[in-house]
Amino acid sequence: MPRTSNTYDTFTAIAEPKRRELIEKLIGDELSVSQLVEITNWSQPMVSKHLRVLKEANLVSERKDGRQRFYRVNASELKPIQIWVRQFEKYWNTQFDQLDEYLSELQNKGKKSE
Amino acid sequence: MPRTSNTYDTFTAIAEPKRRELIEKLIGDELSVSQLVEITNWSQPMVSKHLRVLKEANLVSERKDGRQRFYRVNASELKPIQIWVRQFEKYWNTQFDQLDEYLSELQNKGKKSE
DNA sequence: TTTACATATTCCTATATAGGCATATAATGA
DNA sequence: TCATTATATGCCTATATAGGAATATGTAAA
Repeated sequence: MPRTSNTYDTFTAIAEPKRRELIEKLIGDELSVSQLVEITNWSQPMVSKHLRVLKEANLVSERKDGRQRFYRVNASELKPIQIWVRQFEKYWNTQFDQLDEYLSELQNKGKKSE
Repeated sequence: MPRTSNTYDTFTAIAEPKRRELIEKLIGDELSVSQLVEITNWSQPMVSKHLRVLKEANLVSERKDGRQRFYRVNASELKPIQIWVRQFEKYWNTQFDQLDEYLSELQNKGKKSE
């Protein structure tokens, strides 16, 4: 984002849908760049660039083997997100919140794209 | 982000630290814009603009009362984030991950800013 | 030492957007 | 009606960054 931080934190890193997709592909697996290229059907530089951002945020780790590089998720780096969100858990079943959801549901009927 | 989505989704909305801060201030409370201005010490337009983004993402709701507008969090809108993160829970206490954390800790010693 | 393969990086452009400042809108009170 | 208060919006600029194309780097094989 403009005029703000210069380096990728966890929240920013996972804000990009393609990066979340990459992370999902890497759940429980260790995959090479070319495997990810094949799975995602994106260009190789695109995969590499997003992996780099994830690496900067320490969300993935790299293992070199010959000319290949294998990536895997550092799942625990997602803890801060869960901890942050957890603060709100106790509020999301209150009547206030329910009413709220209901109202916004009405207002946004058929508006959401994905 | 450039060349991507045009509208704020939940992940993008909370990627901005100031917006997370606003959300935190609103935990369990309903606050007016001017109250938030006082608490945060930001400019009034800045508060309003961030609130607008949060509202677009349906993360906050507005209640008008006279010339004041009171905002509060729609906590349940954070559920998708928790659901997404939860996928990784089972991996973040594995030996793999521990080792990983340890290694990256070494590499990033004293590097993180906040 | 060439050649081929795997991956990263650089250069470019378009665009989103945070922040500052000024101003508009809206509601209340005199 | 006019002033005041509360909030939102518009305009502007600087900057981050996603994506594409081309190229560099690094490694293995011939």
